Amino acid sequence: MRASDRAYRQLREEILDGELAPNTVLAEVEQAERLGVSRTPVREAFSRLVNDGLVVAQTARGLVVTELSVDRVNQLYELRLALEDQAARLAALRGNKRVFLALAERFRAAPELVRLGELGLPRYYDLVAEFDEAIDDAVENAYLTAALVNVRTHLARIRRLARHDPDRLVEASREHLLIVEAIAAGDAGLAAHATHVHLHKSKTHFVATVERHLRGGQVA
Amino acid sequence: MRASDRAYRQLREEILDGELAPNTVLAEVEQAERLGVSRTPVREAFSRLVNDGLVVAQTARGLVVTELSVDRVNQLYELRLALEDQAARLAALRGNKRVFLALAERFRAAPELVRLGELGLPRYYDLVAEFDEAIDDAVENAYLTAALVNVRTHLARIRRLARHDPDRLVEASREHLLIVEAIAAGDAGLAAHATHVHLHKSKTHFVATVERHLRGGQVA
DNA sequence: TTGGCCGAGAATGTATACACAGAGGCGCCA
DNA sequence: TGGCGCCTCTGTGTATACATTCTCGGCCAA
Repeated sequence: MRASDRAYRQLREEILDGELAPNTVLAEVEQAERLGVSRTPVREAFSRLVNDGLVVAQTARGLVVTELSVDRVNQLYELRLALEDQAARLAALRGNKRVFLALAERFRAAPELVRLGELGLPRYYDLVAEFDEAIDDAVENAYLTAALVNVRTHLARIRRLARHDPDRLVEASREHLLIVEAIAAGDAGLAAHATHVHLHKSKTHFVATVERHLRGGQVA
Repeated sequence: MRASDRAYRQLREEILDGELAPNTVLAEVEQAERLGVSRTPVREAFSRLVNDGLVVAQTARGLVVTELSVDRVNQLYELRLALEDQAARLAALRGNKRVFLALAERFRAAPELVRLGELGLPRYYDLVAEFDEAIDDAVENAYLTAALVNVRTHLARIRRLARHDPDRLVEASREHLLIVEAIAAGDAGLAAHATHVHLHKSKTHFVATVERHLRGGQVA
């Protein structure tokens, strides 16, 4: 793998995990030494992180890790809502019904996974990832998918900040089930509305937990 | 200005204008010599173009200018629809009414600008740009705005490919007027629906003209 | 005491040398 | 004569040296 890819992945992972806290200053030389590569691949990695929106130019000279805030979460969800509503609608129109029927079957079993705790949770998250993939495949729209991928990046950061709440996950799996069934049935309207409802609940949950974290935890 | 910025702007402009035709191979050394800078800023510019979606990695080795096609235009509009519906809705909820009332006044006069031809058209396009800015300001959502900016980049490319059709522009100005009035009135539903209608007509127009261009003009 | 200017230092911006990998062409062998 | 393999050559990936610019601190003057 290329050095610039490794640098990008590691920095990205550290930001998502919070090891590189918001407002941390990223300097080329410093990070190059820490990651054991030269400045060139680090510059490339920085550029990609800026494009992801995980890092911003604070002054003319100096990049910092972007902040997370309740306000930002709300903004992200305004975008996410627009994109996923549309994606669900298009998936219902174009998707392979069998793929989504199979997903429905697995979402029905998902509460069991959540109940398994540590053992089942990775499988639950895999399922959600497969759901996202199935949507992307179904919509066949490079622009829309690219926008969704970017949203998911920020979402991953929020997810890791919030604790896993089993009750919420069980509820979410039921919401996913409805969405998947609507897509399998080719009901674009229902798919969009079910997505809307799901995202509303998801947002409410995250806003509450993120608020708690930001107050209690690190100083933002 | 930095050399990398100049390289980026020039390459971007050339791609949007079609001087760098779709499928043109972009090589670092070649472009560096042509633009009179070293490979480093060219690499940075390439990276930004890839992120814009104006350029893609074809093989492991070699970037090419992305193609335009009717299919791509349709995809772009699926994304644009999702984003602008939401933006219009949020603008209606949050926007400064006076700003949009002022825009309404100017859109009422816009058909005159179109009729002026060469003299008025730049002013017409300025007005549309100010409309976009007003929306961005009103929604106060960095994520949504960033996504819209990206869409507008691709849209600019399509616009330059399609000829200016005075009839369509007059019609579009009436559609803009309705959107702006809905936002000024704080009617989120109407703003979203009016936007939807506008984009549908806009898409229909572009699909027709782009199709004609791609058939008659350059080989895609 | 405060404000502004100047200089030192450090960090980024750019150029370039070198390393490496992939593609294409040429030659050899079957 | 055609196909396979090696070699060369071109172009990207990385490192590093040099240029440039911004920042911060100190000093001087009002």
